[in-house]
Amino acid sequence: MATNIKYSSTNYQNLQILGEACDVNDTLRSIGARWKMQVLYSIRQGLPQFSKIKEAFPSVSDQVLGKRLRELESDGLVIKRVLKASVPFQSVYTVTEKGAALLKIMEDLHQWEVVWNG
Amino acid sequence: MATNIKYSSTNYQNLQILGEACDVNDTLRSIGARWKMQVLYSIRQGLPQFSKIKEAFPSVSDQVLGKRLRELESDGLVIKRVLKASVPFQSVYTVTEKGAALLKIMEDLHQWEVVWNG
DNA sequence: CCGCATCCCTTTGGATACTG
DNA sequence: CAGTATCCAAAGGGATGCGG
Repeated sequence: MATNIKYSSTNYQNLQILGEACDVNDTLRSIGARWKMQVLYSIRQGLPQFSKIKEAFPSVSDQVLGKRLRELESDGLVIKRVLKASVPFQSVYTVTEKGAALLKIMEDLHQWEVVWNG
Repeated sequence: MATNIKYSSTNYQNLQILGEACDVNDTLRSIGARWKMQVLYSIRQGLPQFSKIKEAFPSVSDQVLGKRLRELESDGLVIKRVLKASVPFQSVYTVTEKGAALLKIMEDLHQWEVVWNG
């Protein structure tokens, strides 16, 4: 898990690494895509199907939801399994360890909001 | 500090809070704006002036840098002080506690990248 | 030195309609 | 049921030029 990573004695070195890499911005822009973390969260919470997620977020369009699911899969945050190849079939998404670790950080971010933005 | 928040016995409740609030997306979109976290980071690392930040990131335009600094200020992540009212004058930015707490989460996110994306 | 105004190009994401 | 294709409107951000 990411939270088990050993830090140096101070945060300074990590900030240096952060500054050198400068790749958090790319990640932020990726996971900041509309509905993306909500979709990841809802899969985690037991809504593993396209239609179930749509129920949870009625205002997301089919197209965008499909795009987010494809992104989440190619990011390695979820795994997609097709249960039946016939019509109508069923797809089921499950959150990976990587995805769960990211959701943990999203919890931290949410707590940061609660603390600092009320 | 955000990390001192008491969690319930399981993460489930926090995920529920996260799901109910669904506001991480807004935050992600805000802090995911181009250059924004890099600028916050560089202020923290001792580049508190407009021109110094420009040196660190030559490819950012004046307009966007100015916009990011205004956003960071209105978000409460930095504080701006004008040292001289005459021409030419000098502005100095400093990171707030709120901003520092956010940078801590950015470190976690960076570590997540290192662990899961190599 | 520290920005803002304007213009314009690129990206994002919603609406509608259609398939295996 | 689970998507894809196409079109289009809105927002983001770079280039250039100007102001206190």
